[in-house]
Amino acid sequence: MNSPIPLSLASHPPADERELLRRADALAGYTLWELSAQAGLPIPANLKRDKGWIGVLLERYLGARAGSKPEQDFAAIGVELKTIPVDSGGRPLETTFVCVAPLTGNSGVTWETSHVRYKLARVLWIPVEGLRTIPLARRRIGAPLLWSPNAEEELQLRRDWEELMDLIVLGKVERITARHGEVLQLRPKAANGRALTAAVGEFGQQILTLPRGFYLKKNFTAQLLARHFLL
DNA sequence: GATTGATCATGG
DNA sequence: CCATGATCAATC
Repeated sequence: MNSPIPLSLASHPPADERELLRRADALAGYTLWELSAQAGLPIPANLKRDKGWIGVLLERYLGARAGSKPEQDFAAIGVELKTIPVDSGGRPLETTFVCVAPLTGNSGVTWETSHVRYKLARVLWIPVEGLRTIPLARRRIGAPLLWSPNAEEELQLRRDWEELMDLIVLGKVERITARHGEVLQLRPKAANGRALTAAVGEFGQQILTLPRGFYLKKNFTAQLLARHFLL
């Protein structure tokens, strides 16, 4: 079941989408054991303390620049990379982190210039077997999908983003739960419960609260992956 | 079993 | 602290 294309690490970013997709296609079918061996990256016993390990591993093969900049992974060609854990039916096992939510300085922000829209404008989705019943080393990489939101998806995202940002601006961030939003949700995104950041309180005063992140709900990612399989 | 809220590692 | 990469695990 392995791809006939030999594994090779990327030494530079892809020049265009076609090259990126060619690299991603070449990984489909391989196990994490095979990829980690070729990359010289030891496999952790589990992901408990290495939650981003698969993402970092795939970045090496695709030529993404590792770093902590609020940029797309392949900024030169405007593409974001997302690995997504899936079950045996290709359905997402987890929500997908998009970006940190700005909790202050939001007067006049719009969907058009939002970080969420920028990050999701073009995404290379790479499904990876994620069931914990499968040992990490034996999990396989799936077929990649280069995606942009269609009109309906962008409208869904926009509606949720505007609802959530309204609440943030109105000082109601601490009243927001993960149940808000149809396809986009706001949840804590922090190292731990003691990491606090500034936000706007109910009376317009500054408060300290947990940093939040925007996440794609599983119903949304499930649909976009399903579209891929059915077409 | 699915979901929400909490958490882990690393680098600047 | 904030950004990157996400998954864990208590609770519903």
